Amino acid sequence: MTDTREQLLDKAESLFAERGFYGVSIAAIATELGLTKQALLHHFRSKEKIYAEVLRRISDRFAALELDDAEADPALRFCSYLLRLQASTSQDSAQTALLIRELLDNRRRADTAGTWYLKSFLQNLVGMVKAIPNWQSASDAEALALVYQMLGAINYFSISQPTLNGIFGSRHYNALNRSFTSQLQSTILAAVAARRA
Amino acid sequence: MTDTREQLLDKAESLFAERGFYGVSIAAIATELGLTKQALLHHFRSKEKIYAEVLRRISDRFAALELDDAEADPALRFCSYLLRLQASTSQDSAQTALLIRELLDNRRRADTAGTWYLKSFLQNLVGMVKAIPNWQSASDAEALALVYQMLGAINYFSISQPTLNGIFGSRHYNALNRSFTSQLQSTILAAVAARRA
DNA sequence: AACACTCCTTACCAATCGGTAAGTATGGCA
DNA sequence: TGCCATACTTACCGATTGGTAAGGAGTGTT
Repeated sequence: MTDTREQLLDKAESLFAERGFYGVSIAAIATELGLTKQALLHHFRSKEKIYAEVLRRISDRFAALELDDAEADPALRFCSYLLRLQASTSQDSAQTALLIRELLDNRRRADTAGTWYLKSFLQNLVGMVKAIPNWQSASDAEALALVYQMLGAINYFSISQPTLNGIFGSRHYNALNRSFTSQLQSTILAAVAARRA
Repeated sequence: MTDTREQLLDKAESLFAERGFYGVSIAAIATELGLTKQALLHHFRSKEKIYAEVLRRISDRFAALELDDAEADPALRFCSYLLRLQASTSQDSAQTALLIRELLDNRRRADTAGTWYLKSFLQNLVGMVKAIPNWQSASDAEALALVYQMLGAINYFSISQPTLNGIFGSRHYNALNRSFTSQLQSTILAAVAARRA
């Protein structure tokens, strides 16, 4: 059954996100589904292979986030895309956590296979920025700097959720969470508009 | 010699930042300094203890970042503080990496001891925002949302350095790095000014 | 009936994990 | 000289790590 395979990947994804690659044993993944680790090694040759497969699934999922063609204004289209990214990011926080772990780890792994999707994703966003009238004179580096700041704002907040909850309590965190999206919209539009053509 | 102790902490900090808590063995830390792991266990009772000590040192270092009293305008003071944070963050990327790992891990560890410093740090920044005229009507949550977006922009970029270098090459990365600070300044000032009083 | 394939098991492996116990070498102090 | 820390060592511990080998149960296929 390919069902077991998918279950293993789902469980592996959530555990890798929660504890990191070294914090999870293949036995832990398998036993949580009532299997032995050899069942896992039957489906995937090694721990590295299953991790790579988890990453590949996420890459695919990421690439599926399409832009909003209904929006004609390039600035609003950029903003709309980021807000939808923020929505999906806060919804699937495990995925975000895993990607940031990968960002932290791949300097050692020197694994470009895990980041190939990132380049086109970023280039896509840079293209959206440079479609905005007052950004047409910007260099790729300048546009990418803006893009990366917005991505950082979104992703950093996502992985901080449990910590902020612990620090301020759920009441204050919920208030923060409500404010975050509208403030993000304001920040994006202001940062985009700030550039002189 | 207390020198050895400090050397152990330095090495532990860089290794924990690079590989994470579970990715580093106490033997690995010690042998990199030409010692045995029992030398390490002589100075620190356990692996957890040395990790806690590493975190404590970083907290102290963080708290030492003072605000710029020379700057009278509250908005510029906020901006100046964040730009200096960005400078020190990009300088000591290992420290940033370790803090973000902690952000990812402490949901499981449920360790408030490691994040106590963060609360006063954030409150301090919220205070700086609310000192800005058109932000005086803002709630704590709204101010914190802005603060957190800027922190995210800074920290996310810091940990992405090796990945971005791998994706775009050092030439393009250096151009990005040069653009980042000025764009950050622009983003901060624009986001601050965007709010209507 | 024989074979092959998928799925999963028990049994086992060397290596490594964090940590304990006991001892040694050095140096200051009485 | 004797004594006691400090700083470190070798030797060992049980548990766990990722991974291999071999086999069993079930399901077709021929």
